[in-house]
Amino acid sequence: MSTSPRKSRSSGRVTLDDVALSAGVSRITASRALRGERSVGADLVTRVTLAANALGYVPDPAARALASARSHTVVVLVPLLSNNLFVDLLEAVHRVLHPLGYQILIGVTHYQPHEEEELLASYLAHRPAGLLVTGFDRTPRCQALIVQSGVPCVHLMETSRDPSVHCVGFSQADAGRAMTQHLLGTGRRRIAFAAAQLDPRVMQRLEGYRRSLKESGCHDAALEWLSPEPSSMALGAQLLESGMAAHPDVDAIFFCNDDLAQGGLLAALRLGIQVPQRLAIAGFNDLAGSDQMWPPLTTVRTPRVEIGESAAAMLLQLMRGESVEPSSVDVGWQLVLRQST
Amino acid sequence: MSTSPRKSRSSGRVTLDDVALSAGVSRITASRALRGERSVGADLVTRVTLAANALGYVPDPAARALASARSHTVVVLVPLLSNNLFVDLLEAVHRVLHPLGYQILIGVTHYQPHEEEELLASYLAHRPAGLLVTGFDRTPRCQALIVQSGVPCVHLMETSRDPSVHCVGFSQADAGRAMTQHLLGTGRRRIAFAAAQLDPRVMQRLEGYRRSLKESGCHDAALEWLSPEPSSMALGAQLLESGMAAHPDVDAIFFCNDDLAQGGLLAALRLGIQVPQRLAIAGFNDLAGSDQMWPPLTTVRTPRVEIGESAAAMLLQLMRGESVEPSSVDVGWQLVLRQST
DNA sequence: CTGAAAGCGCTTACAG
DNA sequence: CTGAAAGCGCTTACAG
Repeated sequence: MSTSPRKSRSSGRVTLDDVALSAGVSRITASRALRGERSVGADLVTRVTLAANALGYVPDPAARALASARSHTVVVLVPLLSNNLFVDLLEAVHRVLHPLGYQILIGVTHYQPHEEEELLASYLAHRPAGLLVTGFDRTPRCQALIVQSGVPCVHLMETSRDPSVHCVGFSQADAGRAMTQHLLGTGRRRIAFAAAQLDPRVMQRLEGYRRSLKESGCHDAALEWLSPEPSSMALGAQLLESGMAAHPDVDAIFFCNDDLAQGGLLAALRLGIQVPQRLAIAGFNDLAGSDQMWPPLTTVRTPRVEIGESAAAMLLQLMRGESVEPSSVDVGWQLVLRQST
Repeated sequence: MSTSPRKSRSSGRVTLDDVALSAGVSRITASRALRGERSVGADLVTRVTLAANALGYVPDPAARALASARSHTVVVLVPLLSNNLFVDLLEAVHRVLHPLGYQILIGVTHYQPHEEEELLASYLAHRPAGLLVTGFDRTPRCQALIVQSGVPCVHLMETSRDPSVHCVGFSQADAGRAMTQHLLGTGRRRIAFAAAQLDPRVMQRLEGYRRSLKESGCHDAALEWLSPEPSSMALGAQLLESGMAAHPDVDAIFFCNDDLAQGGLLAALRLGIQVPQRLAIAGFNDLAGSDQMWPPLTTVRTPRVEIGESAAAMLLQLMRGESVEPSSVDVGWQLVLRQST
């Protein structure tokens, strides 16, 4: 049982031929044994596996992808890495898919449709086994790329009634509405909505806020404080400061994301504005640190771990060619009432 | 000039042959033209480029990697994505490498040596063009994998005097020492060091802290509050609370990371401990929000954007086969004195 | 259950 | 400056 390569290769790489030779089988049998195809004798499987381990064989993903026209890569497209929300999502996806031999290829779109297009085009060239993308808002060309590729795709963070798309998320609008109702329920009437980035999901939360306030006759467009800039604690502070200066009668601010809300909370502290007595402050997402604020921040807990896990599981089914029912999964959300409201 | 494929392929994919046929050149010439090899006539280059664009040709990375025995992938190994430090690093690396046609493959090690080993083994199979790893602390097997692979590698975050390794970073110990000196300089004598995770770089900061306090005769091992748990605001609060309960005379806490320090700051607020009058609080890294704290947090600004950019630039040279001088780049750090000390 | 042939889509020498 | 041949390391039908 020689362990020397059949013929000297330029690269020192251990190939399938080396394993096959060492195990005394053909290359194809070695390939099948290693991939766990059932049509191989049990004794051969162990012999091949042993040989592969002894030689330190690692299959070449490029060769594999080229020959089989598919890879074990799952592409995940998220807007940002600087929002922990998406990091949690990625970790959850990784936790499900990695043990099954999938590699996660992370693409960051920065909320830029053209960046998403470019990433998608270049990643699709890798023949990914599956695709996970954030939300539904993308260019027609992006949409077309996904559909034409034929790569199974699950959409994250939102839900849909279109049975032809697969998604795991929750109703951003409902959550936005519920938080506003909560503020109304505690007697607030001058409720501002302070938002940054203004991505589709933020706008859906705004929609929920609007609906709620219009229903109760409290809506005032002047209290929608919208900034297209990236979300940050500093921006939250700024929005609170300028907003309160222009509208001193505001008695609650619903920030579209916790980092804004945390910044707002600290700005209130700095400015000597009593929270929640004088001003209620609410956030969204229940990010790290929101429970550590003083006062602790009321917010909406969004189940991104569950989204990541469910989406990965759904993608797994699709990649196996199974049909998935239902195609849209709503994992819900949860009001977390702390002391800032 | 027909645009139909030379022969029907099972995959609908547009291949180099299609482009070559459409441009009326051989496949090799098309390949060379597209890759910008200079040995191709200018007119042919434009003809090929036009044909490629018209057909929507995207090179197959798998075929490319297999044929050339190398890819345009750069693997970056970071401990965590939940620390913004590493996100900043990744963004900077991406900003330099992406425009040059490199894909960034992110690996998250969770500070686990065996996870790093596994990631490295599987990523190395992709024949990456380059490797970026965090720090120097890894298993011998990991080390060996890197060296044997022959893939150019740059180490992030730390510096080294070993001329055979390439790295971009700064002296964590010096920075730790400088912050401690600052605290001593403002009259503090009972200075605690509160740390989490206890990764190599945290321990280097601790070392700097120790050196400084020993020199001034103020060192007290009981004031080293070390927790192996992951860093978080909640843990920072906990460390402050338990530490101050056990050692009420402590007049300064140097947290090894800003999230801990932010948590500590908020805990002090909650407990009614005056900062900085009664207790000085310092952090490390100058993470998002530290300038928004109340009082704003004194910390050490670590130039991760510069580290990412310089490391990417250095890796680029190595990937081109150029030698790099010096092999260790110290980008320094900066004391940021705010109102918490 | 096992194997010989062909091919995935490129690029690397080697010629001219 | 351009091209025909060979091959990268696998897997997919197709046979037996």
